[in-house]
Amino acid sequence: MKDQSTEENILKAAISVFQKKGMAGARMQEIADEAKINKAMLHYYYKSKQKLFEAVFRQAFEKFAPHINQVFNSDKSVFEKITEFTDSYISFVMENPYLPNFLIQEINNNPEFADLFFGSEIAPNPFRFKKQIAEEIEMGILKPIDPKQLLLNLFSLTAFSFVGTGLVCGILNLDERKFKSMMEERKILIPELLINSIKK
Amino acid sequence: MKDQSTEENILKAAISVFQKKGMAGARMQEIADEAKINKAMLHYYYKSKQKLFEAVFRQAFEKFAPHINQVFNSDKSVFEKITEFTDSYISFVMENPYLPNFLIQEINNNPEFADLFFGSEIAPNPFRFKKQIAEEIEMGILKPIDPKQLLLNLFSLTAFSFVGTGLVCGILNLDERKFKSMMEERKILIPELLINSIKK
DNA sequence: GTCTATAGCCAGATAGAC
DNA sequence: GTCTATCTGGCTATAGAC
Repeated sequence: MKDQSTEENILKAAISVFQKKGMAGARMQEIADEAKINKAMLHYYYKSKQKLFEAVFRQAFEKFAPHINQVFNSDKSVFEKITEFTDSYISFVMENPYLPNFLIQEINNNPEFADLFFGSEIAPNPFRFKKQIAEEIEMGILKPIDPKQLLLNLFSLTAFSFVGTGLVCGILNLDERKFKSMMEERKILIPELLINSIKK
Repeated sequence: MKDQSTEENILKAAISVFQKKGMAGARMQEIADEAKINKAMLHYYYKSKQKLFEAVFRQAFEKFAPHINQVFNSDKSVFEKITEFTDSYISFVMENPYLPNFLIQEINNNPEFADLFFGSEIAPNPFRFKKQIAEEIEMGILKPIDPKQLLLNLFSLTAFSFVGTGLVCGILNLDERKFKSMMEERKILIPELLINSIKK
């Protein structure tokens, strides 16, 4: 936790502030305060707010992509993938609650910038998953379904609660404790719901 | 479309800009340009950026709440509610694609401000819906389910695609045309999925 | 009610001492 | 590498003419 280089300290503080406030809402001074260093150091190490933001975005994208790739590229069955993704994704996001929303907002705000990442090697590629679905339909394990709709259902059910936490808790009258216990329940409920809907 | 009062023009422009950029990212100059009037007029009519934002937020909340209340307070059966909400909500959001995300972001950023709305009369109240679920379980129409999890599933499945459009289209490789046609399909798929999972 | 001009502030960025 | 002091630009807001 200590003995980190200043550069690592800055990045860590920047992650915290940018993920909560977004590019437009974040302040360099706040990042400096969080890192307990002088504001000038941010520019010494990262040149500009934009460059620092890009480092944070890259880090967030790289942390997030493996969860998707686990679904797209592992050798597990579709049922196993759904179960394991749900569990590991919800656990992951409970530890990093601002990450999905940060990615979503900044991708929406800078589509051209985001395309840089979707074009790269670390970007998730649904090709193998589509093939797997086709095979399992062929084998009579799955009903004939659209793989993209299945993925969209899976992502929606797991991610939305964390992106819209405030609205969800407001409408459903949830405090933090109830919210968390519902998320734990969802680790079971979501795979059940999805698997039942696609198994032949 | 024309002959609107300046005040209406301003609000309309402010809605457009605030919903796309959020409070932190919006610029008074951009709102003035969009309304094709002088920047000083914004302050003449709405005093400050904050006040103008609040007018936009209120408008958005009031436009959104009836969709939720339709589920919470109408006399339809649970199955009908699911079907009708999905259809009307997706149609509504295709016409107002920035609205759900705007509400979500600003509620996340100003929880205390949002509580003002969740405490008010126009705020959706899940009380009747919970009672209805209990009754339909009692009658043997529904499996024993948690009404809050059902609502969360319904909101997640319908709203997430519009909140995370950029991320979703990036991961699933969708252009605008494909995205829209998937949303049309979802008007059927979502009620099917949810109703099958809860009917006894 | 509508405009021009500008005040005043705040945030990002840099110069320069140490 | 780290700090203090300061520049610069941009944005909200207002004063005041018409």
